[in-house]
Amino acid sequence: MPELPEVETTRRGIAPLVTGKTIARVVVRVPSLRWPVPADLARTLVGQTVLAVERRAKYLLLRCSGGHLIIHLGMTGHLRPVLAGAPARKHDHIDLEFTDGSCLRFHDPRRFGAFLWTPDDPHLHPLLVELGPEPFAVEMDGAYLHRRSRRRRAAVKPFIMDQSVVVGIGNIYASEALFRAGIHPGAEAGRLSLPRYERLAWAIREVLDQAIAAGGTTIRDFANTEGNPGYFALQLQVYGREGETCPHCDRPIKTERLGGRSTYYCSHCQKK
DNA sequence: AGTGCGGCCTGTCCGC
DNA sequence: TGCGGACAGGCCGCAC
Repeated sequence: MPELPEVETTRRGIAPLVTGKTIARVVVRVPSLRWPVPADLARTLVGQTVLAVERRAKYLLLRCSGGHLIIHLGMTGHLRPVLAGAPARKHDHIDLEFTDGSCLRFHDPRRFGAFLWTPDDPHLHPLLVELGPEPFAVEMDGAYLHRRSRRRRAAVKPFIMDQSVVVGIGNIYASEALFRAGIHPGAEAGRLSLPRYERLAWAIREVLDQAIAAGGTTIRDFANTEGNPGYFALQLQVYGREGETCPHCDRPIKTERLGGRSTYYCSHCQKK
C-alpha cells in the first residue's frame, strides 16, 4: 500500500490517538507477518507509555518508555482506532489496547507488514541502518543524487526507488516525480546530468509534499486513520493512466514494465 | 558493488 | 459461472 505520504498520513493520524497513553493489553491474533511478531511482544509492551509517534522512511516508530515499536505497513497494512473488544474481522492481526479503553488495530491482508521491538536506537536496527536520507533532508539535493548515481547503469526509476539512495519513493511517486522532472524512467541513472538531477530532486520533494497535503493516494484500499481515502489519486498525472492524454502535450501516456514494476510515462515530455 | 529476479501473501480482475 | 494467470502501493535474500 503505502509510500512515504501514506505512512506520514498514518503517523499524523495515530499520533494524537496514542501519544501519552499506556498500553494495557496486546492481542496478537496472527503473528506470521513479514517477520514473525516477537513471541514476547505483549509482555514487553504492557505497561509502557507511548511517548511519540515518529517516522523513518516507510517505517513508523512508536517511541515507548522502554524502547521502540517498529511498524511497517507493507503493501496492504493499515492502523485504525477501534473500541477495545470490538469484534475482529478477517486480517485484523494485532490490537494495541490502552488503559483508557481505546485500541489501535493493525489490519493487513497480504501480511507483508511488520511489528518489531527494539530496546536500542531504532535507527541502528538492521532494517533501518542502511537507509538513505529522507527526501526532505537538506543533503538530499540534486548534487547528492548525481553523485550517488555515477557508474550506475540501471534505469533512473529503480535508482530513485532504492531505499539506500533516498527513502520513501515507491512505484507510484517514482513515475510521478520523473514525469514532473521531464526524465524518461528508463534513462540510465549514471548518464543523467547534474541539472537534471537538480530538477528531479525538486520534483521528488514537490510530489511527496503535495501528496502528504492531500492525505496520500488511494488506488484500491489505502485509508487514513478516520477511514477516509487519500485524495492525491486525483492529482496523479501519469500513474495508472495508460492511454489517457498527457496533461502537457495531449499525447497518450505509455506504460511498460521496468524492474518488474509497472511504469507510466509520456514518451514526448520525458527524455532519456 | 550493483543488478535482476524469486518469493513472501491475499484479493481482484480479466480472458477464456 | 468457473478457473488460471497476471497483477497490486514493499522489500529481503540470493545468485551472478
